[in-house]
Amino acid sequence: MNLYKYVSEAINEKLGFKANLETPRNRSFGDFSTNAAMVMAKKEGKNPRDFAAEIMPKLSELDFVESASIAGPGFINIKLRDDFIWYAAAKPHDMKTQNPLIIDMDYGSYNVAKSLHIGHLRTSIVGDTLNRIAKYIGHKTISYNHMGDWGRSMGLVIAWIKKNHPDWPFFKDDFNPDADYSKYAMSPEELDTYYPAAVALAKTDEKFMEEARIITAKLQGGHPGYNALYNVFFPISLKSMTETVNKLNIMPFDKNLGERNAALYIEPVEKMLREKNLLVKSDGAEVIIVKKDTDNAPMPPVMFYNSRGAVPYDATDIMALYYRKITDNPDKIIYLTDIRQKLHFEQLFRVAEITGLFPPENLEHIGYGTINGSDGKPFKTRDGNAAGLNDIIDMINEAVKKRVIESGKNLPKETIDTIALAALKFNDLMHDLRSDYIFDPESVTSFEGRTGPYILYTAVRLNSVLKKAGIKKESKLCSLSEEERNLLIEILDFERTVQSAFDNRATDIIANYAYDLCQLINTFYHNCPILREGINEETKAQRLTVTRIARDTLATAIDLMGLKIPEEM
RNA sequence: GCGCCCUUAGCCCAGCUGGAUAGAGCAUCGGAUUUCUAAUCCGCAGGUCGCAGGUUCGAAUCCUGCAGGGCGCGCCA
Repeated sequence: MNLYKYVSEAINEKLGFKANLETPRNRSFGDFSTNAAMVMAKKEGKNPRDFAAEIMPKLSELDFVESASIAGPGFINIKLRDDFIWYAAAKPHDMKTQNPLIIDMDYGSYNVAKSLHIGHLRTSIVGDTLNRIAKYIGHKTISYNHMGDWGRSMGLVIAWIKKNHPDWPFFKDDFNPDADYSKYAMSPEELDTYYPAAVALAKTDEKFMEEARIITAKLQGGHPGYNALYNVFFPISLKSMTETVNKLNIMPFDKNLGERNAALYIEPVEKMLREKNLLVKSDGAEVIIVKKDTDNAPMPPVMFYNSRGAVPYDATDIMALYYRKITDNPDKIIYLTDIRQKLHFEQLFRVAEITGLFPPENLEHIGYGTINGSDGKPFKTRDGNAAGLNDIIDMINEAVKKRVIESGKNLPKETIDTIALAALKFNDLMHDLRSDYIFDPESVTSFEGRTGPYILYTAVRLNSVLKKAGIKKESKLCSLSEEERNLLIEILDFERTVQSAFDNRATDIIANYAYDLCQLINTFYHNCPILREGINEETKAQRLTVTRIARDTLATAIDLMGLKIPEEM
């Protein structure tokens, strides 16, 4: 049950006007409070405390209210009945929306022939969690790994291979497109080295850079040799991406379709733009003007063809919109990328509007902040390179392993992997995704306090108690201790929290909720023993029921974050 | 130059409904375990919420200005 919503609606109905319901920071004031008296008294020119005294008896009549009282300048504090809390908490969570939407979710955005680095962490983890939340609420989502598989980086990789293997058939005039070229496949590790090497060379060698530009345009234009070579290394890269997705325990993408797929729709999109007279020649390129008279910020045009005839990402993103329109026809498209792409999406959404593809309210860009090192600059490894995702995962695995050995425990490898992943993912999810945050390897691998392992540990302990206790019938209410009461009320805030996380597109809301919930659980666990000697059967049964309810809610939250609960830890 | 974002405890962050005494974690100090799993719990200490005005019964939260930091502004994605 969404307790807040339930209480709020009941109070509004009773009073006949909309009261603002709050949860007081200080629990001793009550379970809820409302400033309705202060707001209404002002409107009607009355004294707030007098007005509060007038409406308070009405609130006391509500069947879930234990007591109501007036405090401070005119707050009305409400305490709920224990039996109501008990009854409400026993119901399983159910928050399927009445209006399910089709939502395209664009996150991940991995690049072909470029291994994943720390920059892909947030888009993957946060995107996956937002996707899970949307599904949990009942929306139909279609997740896209919109791959960087058709731009300049492809031209650079091919140019690099050409430079090192000029004798390969892909570069010959008499290239035979029907032959089998699988023997040219390279290892994923080797493929990973091409792009950085090519970029380094292009920085100093303008001729090489120009060749890469030309190759990019030719690749896009259908050059048989370049396309055959592309088809040699693309599957290698896709396989690596899939392995990383599995390693991160994020749901498989519904569609691994990127720029290349979008570019298949160049003809209808170009036709649409020309019919509307939107393509304008400018410095040898063709662009779409999206500036409005009301703009007071810089608003450059959107590039459709660059001066070499290649389609940059501005264009492929328009085509991707077209593809999604004619296939999914979604109610909403949510893009999750680095915040530095904000302007690009503003431009893209303007094109969507003037072409009539999608109205602006159906398009949404969530820009996430940068993961920085302790120096405040983007996180790098000790050798000064951008940290690879696999390296980071390995580093945390090592720390967990060390920790396990120190504590004298003996845990299987899968459990260590699970704990390490929780440390990494929770650390990412708990931060406001729109802000930069500092990635401190020390604190990510410390496992105490506000961490993923703490969350898992709490769940493992609950499971352990429930397992030892065996299957018990659900109990009746005797009387709630303060610990149980606080815990159950937090559990009754779960649905509101999930809804808020979705509405605000904010994973930290669910992560911080999970942490708060764990704190209450651990306090309960510590102060309310169950299987110890001297606990009477009724108390034991009640505490077991609380434990079971808490475990179910926590397990759901853990699942929404894409974490797994180990058997033991 | 133009535009957007950020500034809360020694460190790292919550505070996404404008409410009552601003909260966690880490680090420091002290206490609780032959564990229903101590990766836990309890406590001490730590703050002019960047600065200055304004709106309001009430401001960390809204508005204005200033300072410091970050980011963006056509042929990379």
